[in-house]
Amino acid sequence: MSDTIRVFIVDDHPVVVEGIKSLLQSATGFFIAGYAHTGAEALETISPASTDVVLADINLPDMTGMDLCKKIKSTAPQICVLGLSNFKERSYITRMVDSGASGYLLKNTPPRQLEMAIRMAYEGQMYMAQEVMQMIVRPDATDPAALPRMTSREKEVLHLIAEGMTNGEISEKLFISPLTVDSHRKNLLTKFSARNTAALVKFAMCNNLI
Amino acid sequence: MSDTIRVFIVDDHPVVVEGIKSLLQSATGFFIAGYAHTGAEALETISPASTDVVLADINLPDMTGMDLCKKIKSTAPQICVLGLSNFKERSYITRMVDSGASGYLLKNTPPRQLEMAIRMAYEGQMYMAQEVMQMIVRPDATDPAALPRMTSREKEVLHLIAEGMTNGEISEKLFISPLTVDSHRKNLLTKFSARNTAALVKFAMCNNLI
DNA sequence: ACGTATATCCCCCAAAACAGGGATACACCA
DNA sequence: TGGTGTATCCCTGTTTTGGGGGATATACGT
Repeated sequence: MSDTIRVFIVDDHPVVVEGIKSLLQSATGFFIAGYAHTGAEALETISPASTDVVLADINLPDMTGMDLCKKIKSTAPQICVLGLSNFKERSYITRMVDSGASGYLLKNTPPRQLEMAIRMAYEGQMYMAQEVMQMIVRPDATDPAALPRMTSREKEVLHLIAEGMTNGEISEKLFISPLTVDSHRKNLLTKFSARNTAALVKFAMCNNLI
Repeated sequence: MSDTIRVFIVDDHPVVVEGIKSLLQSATGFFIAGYAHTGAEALETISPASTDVVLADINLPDMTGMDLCKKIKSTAPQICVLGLSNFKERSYITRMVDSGASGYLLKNTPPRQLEMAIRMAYEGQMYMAQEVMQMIVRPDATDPAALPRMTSREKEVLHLIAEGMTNGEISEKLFISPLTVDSHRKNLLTKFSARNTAALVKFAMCNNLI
């Protein structure tokens, strides 16, 4: 915690850049390594030898934050990248993580948490705002209490359905009649108010039932 | 960061409890508020007025870590709970987050990161080990580069299929022939090597394509 | 100008799923 | 003991999907 962390800021809004700069300068342990307003500018300006953490806006004029992140990680994997955005859309977040980012910040993050997030990234760990996390874990946010409960047999059948197996194949695997499997399938469709198997699988995936 | 954080440990392995105790005692800013070996013991012993953060093992003898977490949060929502486990199974993690936990630690977490996680929880934020995060975001870890790319029309059709719509319904919605929808469907099945629609939807969900 | 990709539409036929019943056996709990 | 839930199996249909083709038009880049 005694190291000074060198931070580079990429955002096309000068206000945001200024805001973060002054925040970090008033805290201890941070050094502003530089800033850029576009992805291309960032890639030219960032010096791997004197940068620890990059704060990158998701929506840059010339490329996405994910692209920038990938490029940075490919040339300088030791640099940690934090995504920065106003939006908490699932696809943004997951794509940032896929691109190797160390976390995802909302722009209204309180100063203390911004500092924590940067320190976490520097330590090689991941930061996620609580609200962001909730969204990742449960995309469509059905009330867990409202979820119908499945019997163990139904769970088993549901898993195999999602694997792409037909009633016949499942029946062989479980040593029961295809008609029985069909009954379970119908019960599942009814329980989850799903119109067909596709909707059933989607709902189950969304709610971590598979 | 100057506050002393009062930590309560719940784990049925005395070794783990001792390990964490000595780790936190040698660091600054932590106070061991107590410990318990079972969920019931924890619920009796924890004093909401003198506990900030609870470290709870996922596999307790008498209840799951999720149940314990829910019970703690229902009586004392200001207490932050961190899940603790050897396993990084997706369902464990998501259920902990659903239960209101502030993070998920693996037992082999380095001391520094344990401290960070507790501080993060205390600040009301969330901790996730990087490896844990990767698993949450992309359950079946298909190489992103290996993912077939869809045309925009295919994406559209895929979404509607996952909503539970039939070829006929989709065709009406998109003002095209059902036969065309069927072509797109077949192309999707081929591209993703899916045996049927169920497998297609599952794969797409796993890879954040929906 | 030519190939490639996309989107569109068509055919036939088999396989699977869906809808709507009904029935039996077993366990568990009040 | 009688009800409830689960798991099992069966029937008669219709609808939808899946497998294997082929065809046309448009757009886009080389």
